[in-house]
Amino acid sequence: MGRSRVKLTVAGKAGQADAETRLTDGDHQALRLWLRMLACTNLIEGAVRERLKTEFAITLPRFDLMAQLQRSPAGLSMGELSQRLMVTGGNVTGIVAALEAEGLIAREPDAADRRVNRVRLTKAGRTSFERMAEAHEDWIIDLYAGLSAQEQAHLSQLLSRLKDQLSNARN
Amino acid sequence: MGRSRVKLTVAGKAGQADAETRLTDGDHQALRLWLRMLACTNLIEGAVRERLKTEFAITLPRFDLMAQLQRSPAGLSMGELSQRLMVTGGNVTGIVAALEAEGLIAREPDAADRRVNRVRLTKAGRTSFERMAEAHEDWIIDLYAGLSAQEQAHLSQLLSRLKDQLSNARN
DNA sequence: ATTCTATATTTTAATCTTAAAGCAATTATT
DNA sequence: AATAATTGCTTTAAGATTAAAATATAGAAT
Repeated sequence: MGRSRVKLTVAGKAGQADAETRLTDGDHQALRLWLRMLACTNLIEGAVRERLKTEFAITLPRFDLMAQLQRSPAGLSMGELSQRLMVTGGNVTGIVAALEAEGLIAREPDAADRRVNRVRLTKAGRTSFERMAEAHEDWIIDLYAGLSAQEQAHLSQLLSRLKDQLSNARN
Repeated sequence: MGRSRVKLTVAGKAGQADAETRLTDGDHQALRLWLRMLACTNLIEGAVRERLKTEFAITLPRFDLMAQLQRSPAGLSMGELSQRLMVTGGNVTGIVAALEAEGLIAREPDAADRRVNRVRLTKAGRTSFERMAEAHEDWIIDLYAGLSAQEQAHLSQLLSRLKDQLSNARN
């Protein structure tokens, strides 16, 4: 696949200062770190949203839902989607309705349990998603290209530790 | 100020898997890194939102807007708030209206330019914000406490580089 | 002075999000 | 079997968010 290094535009109008830039000197190290992390995440997420919109006329939540479905060719229930996307059930209801209206996914009641709605990509949905996913991965690669492979690995390792700590803090 | 190490609960129901966990083996390193970063940010942001709601009955966007005002005691125009919060003007209009209705901020038309609305914290708003800001900083410190000071510094440094690269990629 | 252009803000329509309430169908208890 | 409790999903109300259109004011150009 063509992993072309496309020039990316990062969201944000000229002259804008992000939250971190506005920090006072007296603020604590961890707060600084947090605002920096938030700024990076928002920059990348904003760039991805913008690209998805302009190049594929789709929103990030819809893309994310389709991504889950592609990884489960047999389909997923509404509840499974809710868990995997880490959003509420009501949220899934709305996004699924939109994607169904666009013909990208299909839903059918489960034969064994009539409460359950099983959702899967349509043929059109699968085709469409494959194209988007490839572009999406290229964007991410490019957005992180300012860091060396070593730096990326290091960052990834630190975030891995952080994530574990955050998840296990729930006692 | 009492920097008590409060036990924090991180958002997320038991049994939920975040986006990164669902990654396929074939996916690229940068994509993995991105989903990990997004997961961490969402965990922390979710914890903060939840705490702000349960302990202070306020939303994160309103808290953020008040934070900007506190750093500018002379007040800010709607447009300045829009820039500093990196959101659209219409968004600011809504949040300012809500905070004004709660008596936490006040707005007055600028004498020199009648298009401009100048916004500032009320006395009640300042008092309220000071309490919240202290708690907020404690939460952040605790949420990152699973990493050593060295790890935090390292993470901060890597994110600083990433942020610069992202900002300068706009050519 | 009048007209054009630019700026500051608000309004509107669309999407996403959550929490809570409600509905429908299944499973457990008696 | 009848009732109760649980589970899966949808609906509703409230809030946040954006882009685009609409307003109002200011400044520039004639």
